[in-house]
Amino acid sequence: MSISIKDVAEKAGVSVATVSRVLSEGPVRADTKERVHAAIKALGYRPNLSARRLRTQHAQTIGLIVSDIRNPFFTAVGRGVEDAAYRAGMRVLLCNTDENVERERMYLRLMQEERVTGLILAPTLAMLDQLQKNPLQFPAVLIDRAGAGGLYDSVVLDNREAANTLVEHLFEEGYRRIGGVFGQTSATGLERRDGYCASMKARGLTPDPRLLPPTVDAGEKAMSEWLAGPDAPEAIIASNGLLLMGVVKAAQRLGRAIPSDLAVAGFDNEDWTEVVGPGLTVIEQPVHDIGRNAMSLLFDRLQNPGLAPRKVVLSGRCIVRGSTLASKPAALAENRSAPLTGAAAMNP
Amino acid sequence: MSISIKDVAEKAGVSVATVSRVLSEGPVRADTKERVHAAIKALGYRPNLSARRLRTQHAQTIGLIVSDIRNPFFTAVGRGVEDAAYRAGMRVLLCNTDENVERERMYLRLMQEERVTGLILAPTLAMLDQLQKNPLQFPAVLIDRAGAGGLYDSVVLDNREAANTLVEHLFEEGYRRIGGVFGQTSATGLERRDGYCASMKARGLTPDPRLLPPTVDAGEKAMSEWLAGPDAPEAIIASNGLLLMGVVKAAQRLGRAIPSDLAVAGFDNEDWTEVVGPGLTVIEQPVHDIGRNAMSLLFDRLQNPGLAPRKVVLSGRCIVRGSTLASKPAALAENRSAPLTGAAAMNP
DNA sequence: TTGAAAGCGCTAACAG
DNA sequence: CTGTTAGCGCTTTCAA
Repeated sequence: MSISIKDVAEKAGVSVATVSRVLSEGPVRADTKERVHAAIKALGYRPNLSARRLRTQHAQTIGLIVSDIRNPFFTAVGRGVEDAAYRAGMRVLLCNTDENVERERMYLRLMQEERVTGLILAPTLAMLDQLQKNPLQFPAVLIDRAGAGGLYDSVVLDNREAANTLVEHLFEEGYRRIGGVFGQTSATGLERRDGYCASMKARGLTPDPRLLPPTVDAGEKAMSEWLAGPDAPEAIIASNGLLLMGVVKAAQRLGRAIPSDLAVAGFDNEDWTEVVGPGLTVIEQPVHDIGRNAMSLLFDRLQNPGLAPRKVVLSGRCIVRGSTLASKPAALAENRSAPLTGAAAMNP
Repeated sequence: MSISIKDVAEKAGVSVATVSRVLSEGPVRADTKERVHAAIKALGYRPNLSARRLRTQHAQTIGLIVSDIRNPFFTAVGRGVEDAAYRAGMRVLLCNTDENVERERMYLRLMQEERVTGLILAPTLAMLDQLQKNPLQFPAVLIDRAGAGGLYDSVVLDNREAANTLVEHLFEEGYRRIGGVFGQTSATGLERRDGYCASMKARGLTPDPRLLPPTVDAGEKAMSEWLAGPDAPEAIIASNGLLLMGVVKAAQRLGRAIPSDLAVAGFDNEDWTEVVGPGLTVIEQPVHDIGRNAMSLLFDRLQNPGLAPRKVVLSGRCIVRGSTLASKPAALAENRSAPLTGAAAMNP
């Protein structure tokens, strides 16, 4: 049993109501306030949030459910959400589903039981479907993976356009047999695949997309087999940081040089993409904006529940590095201070 | 106002106590139970956790405070903690302090207010000090950074020994001017520095340690200046993954080849350390064991609060890769399927 | 400016 | 097996 407001009231010789008023900065005479503060300090009192939430019916809590916290994209978004939440006096309940629908369902139930004020969610494909059929009981904003669904507010990247940018770039560099590996558990993966396929066809090329579990291992395994086979591509697009890492590992394992044997481009401008080999060409997402936008959509809805669902579509930025520059002088590489030197520097 | 146990009771034609018993799998007649379940389903009832926690005085919550969730070490530990917690029917409150003592203090206060069952904590140096003076009100296990303190249970790496292993390895490879960059905000950083210094002196070498904020940028900046100056080392040890990344970036920026111009070794076997350049030599931490051990120490203490504090010291594993193998044939590299091919493959 | 008292949703005696 | 009831710690009328 821990120290309660009652103990403080006793010690200060006032009623619990007065202590409560002191805590909430209500109208209390200065000397009374002082006595109460003294008692609080002496006893080391801390309010019990469960009791407060029960009484006020206000959890002051934002739920954040992401698929994989190892993905720097989600750590950045999470940080943005957390900052905005704390500025508004709310706490954040962060949950990690690992792309597992069972865990996702469990966490959604938890959010319900915590009576969260609002939810920010990057759903799996399967969950996205369920969300349309069984709408959530509280305000929610979908991030990264919204699909077509118009039921919820959402903040997403223009995935089709970003995939098209990558294909276009590779095409201009002279690549034709361009393959792609895409995460199979998210709407985002599918959208990037669709954008890739459309862009390939528009250029008279044959798309060769592969849907995979979004993990390093799955990417490495699939690419190893692909590269060893007869239909090995000369360039590859990976739909997220984990698959991109898998592609690089597979290329190394099979002794394929990047970009001369295999050009590589992908999504997510993670730190390591800059230092590996000649640097990897990637689409950088406006992670900070995504988190910030998600929170403002959420707060808007909390203030005005009747609002029609809004979808915010942001654009990625293509950062060209050496991994896609086989045919041109390295000097053309943008956003890279010393592309060739950097690459050469890594060699014994 | 949401659906409560009272609504369910009404709908099912029973008392709230009976509903409560159904929820906790208490003794209830089969047909009554069925009626209650039907009512729960029909109403979409979900128990209110705040109320339950208030009543039972049992938060069923483990707090987890880490310094930086971007650090794969902490994501892995976090995952281990979460798994163990859920097996025990507890939830996890994950907080990220970003090495900021203010945030750390705030979260500690939050834990208190949430009345958490127990806490797992990777404290900053400053906090570690305070924890000795003002002991926490609830069971806590320190991970990664325990210092000397004997007040709490802890799970740590043998940091001195690990640093020594790295120095020894570099020494055997023929390096003599070995520098080191260490995180200044954690006991762990300091211990690794001490281990490094001791090991250098034992070999008659002059240690040259630099304490830095544990970030990529700080590492890159410090190393850039260091490498450009007259006292540039021929080998460098980085005390964590972020500083290691900074070192690699600085080397690239200045056109220093790894390992011929600069040998590099560090801590944390992150995915990217395997694919960058010739591969980086690192100390791999038993991340899974750390999380698991922390949770069992915590559960032990919950069952038996009188226990004397225990300290579990685990050993790291040295994974040798090309970044420290200047003088020997690459074939000697362990744990690497195709070291030279892999490295060569990255070059245009 | 302060206190008394009701009640948020739930569990756990206790009684039947 | 089931219902009645008290009370967890807090906020918030309503009176004084």
